[in-house]
Amino acid sequence: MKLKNLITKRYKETPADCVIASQALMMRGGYIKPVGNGIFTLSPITKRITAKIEKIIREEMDRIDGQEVLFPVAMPATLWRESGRFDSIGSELLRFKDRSGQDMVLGMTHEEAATHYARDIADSYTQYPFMIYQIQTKFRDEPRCRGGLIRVREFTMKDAYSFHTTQEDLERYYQVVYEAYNRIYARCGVPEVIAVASDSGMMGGKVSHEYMLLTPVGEDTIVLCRECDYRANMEAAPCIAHGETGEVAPLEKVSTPGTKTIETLCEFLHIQPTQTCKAVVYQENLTDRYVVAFLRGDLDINETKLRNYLKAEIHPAEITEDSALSAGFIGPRGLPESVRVVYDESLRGVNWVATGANEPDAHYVGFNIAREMGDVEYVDVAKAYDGGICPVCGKKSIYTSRGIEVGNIFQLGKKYTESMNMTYVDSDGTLKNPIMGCYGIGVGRLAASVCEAHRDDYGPIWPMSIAPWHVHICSLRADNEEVAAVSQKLYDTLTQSGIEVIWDDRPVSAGFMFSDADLLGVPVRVVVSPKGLKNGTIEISSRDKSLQEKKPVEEAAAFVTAYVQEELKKLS
RNA sequence: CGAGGUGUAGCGCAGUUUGGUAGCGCGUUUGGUUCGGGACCAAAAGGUCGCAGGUUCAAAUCCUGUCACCUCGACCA
Repeated sequence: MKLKNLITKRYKETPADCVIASQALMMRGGYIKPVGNGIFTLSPITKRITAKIEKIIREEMDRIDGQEVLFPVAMPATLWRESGRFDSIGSELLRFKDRSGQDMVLGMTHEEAATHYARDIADSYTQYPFMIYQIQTKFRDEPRCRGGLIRVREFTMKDAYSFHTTQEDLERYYQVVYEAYNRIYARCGVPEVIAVASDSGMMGGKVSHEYMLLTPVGEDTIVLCRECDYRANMEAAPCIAHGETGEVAPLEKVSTPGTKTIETLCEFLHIQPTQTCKAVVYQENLTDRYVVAFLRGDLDINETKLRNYLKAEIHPAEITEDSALSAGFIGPRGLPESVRVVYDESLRGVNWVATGANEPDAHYVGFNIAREMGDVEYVDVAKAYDGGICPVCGKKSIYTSRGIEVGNIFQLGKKYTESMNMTYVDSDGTLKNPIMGCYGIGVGRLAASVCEAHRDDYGPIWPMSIAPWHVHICSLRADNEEVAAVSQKLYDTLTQSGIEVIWDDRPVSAGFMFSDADLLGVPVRVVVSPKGLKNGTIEISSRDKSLQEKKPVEEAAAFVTAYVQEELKKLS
């Protein structure tokens, strides 16, 4: 199409509120328009980009046997009460009442809807496994939006849900999705996106990964190891531990349900996050239970005292303010009503669980320290830091980076199928709850992240696979008859070859035209000008400057077509 | 939720201290001259100064309240 017909506008000046480069470029280029806090209209340019991202996602989801569905955006609260999340989730979940006074919610994720749909259908083990997915609007009433499309309240998301009869099958499929995700990011032109172990937070479940685009403007801190492939979200890597002797207890799992960030933990313990605190782990005599205590670094306490404070089950009556404080059980919420310290076999780690007086639900404040079973050990616990010890390989090779989360995958387990009573008849005739996995990708955030990763001072540099157009024709002096004729022919030829072309034939100065082209970020630029035509040539360059050629007029179309197809092939 | 900041034309801003005609640049419209990195000249359109109340002869400006937005935290698939 002609650029003059494109109903967007480009701006020389950056809006005052912009905080990161991609946001500034997307505002200046007319990609997005804010409507409210964290709510945006996507322009035709952005819609073309996200449509291509969605197409890639669809192809990859279909390739791993996903079946596309469409869940409702607005749902009755009854559905969310079944899973318990109507009450357990905070105000990110937008609740409202319909005309008859019934509680409703806007979908922020669709485990309930997926389970609701599947539970009446998949009643035999023969129907498993299967995966259903959708690409749809989500609404989360985020307390703080940021960075244009990076963090918003309303957004488009691909969310997928798989159902399995065994944990092994879930783990097998989890790996399949893991690889599909890597293909999706590679095809969108950001192969640098990496998967990191993450905290599963409110989703429940045990194993999860986040796909991170490493960039200084990211919202998450990622912990990585130079020596091995250990990498995790800081939230899931609170227990980078080293013993007083310098020995390290390997951390085989770094994620656990209800894990809190080290900051939260430290806040709970009244210590500074940078201050080392001491965790003491021991096995009770003749039992298989392990006990862990987190101690403030300035506390001096011996094991006998500790055993008095901590028993596998501590009853409220046994807790005095002194003992709780010493043991780190007392926090902003006051004395807990009960504290249980448990060794979780499946995690090979230790959790302690406190139920607070002011908390309606169990309040998890522990984290696991995976370690060899056996002797009493003392380990220091600190926030992961540059130069710290890697919990996997044990070398002092930890470094951190910031990252934008562009996707995530979870092994959910039976949280939803149990609470929502989804069952199937197994081969032995018994009734069982299926095991779930869920997998998300934020489409708009991915588009913005690609912009953040691939740009220069003048605009985005869109990868060919998701670029709004493949080729941008700049007709300098379109009032020149020959320029007009050659441009028209080139446009027609390319378009007929299936190339998507944006054609700028406006009577504006060259600089103005090039600046607009830079902001549109189309990967191939073709300049038709009187100067070039005098020599019988057309200029062809790539947005990233790796290609800069002059081609005879009659060869230009074929050259451009071949180049575009070559680039598309690289990203297919 | 805590701390700080900002609301004046589509965008960027000045004007508020010390109350007195609503301003500038970009953009937009029209005409003309230009033409390879955001050209120039001339003319024009566009504003309940976030909203409400108050003080005053007079409020963008002072007072009170309120709303919205932004930044940093807290929080968060």
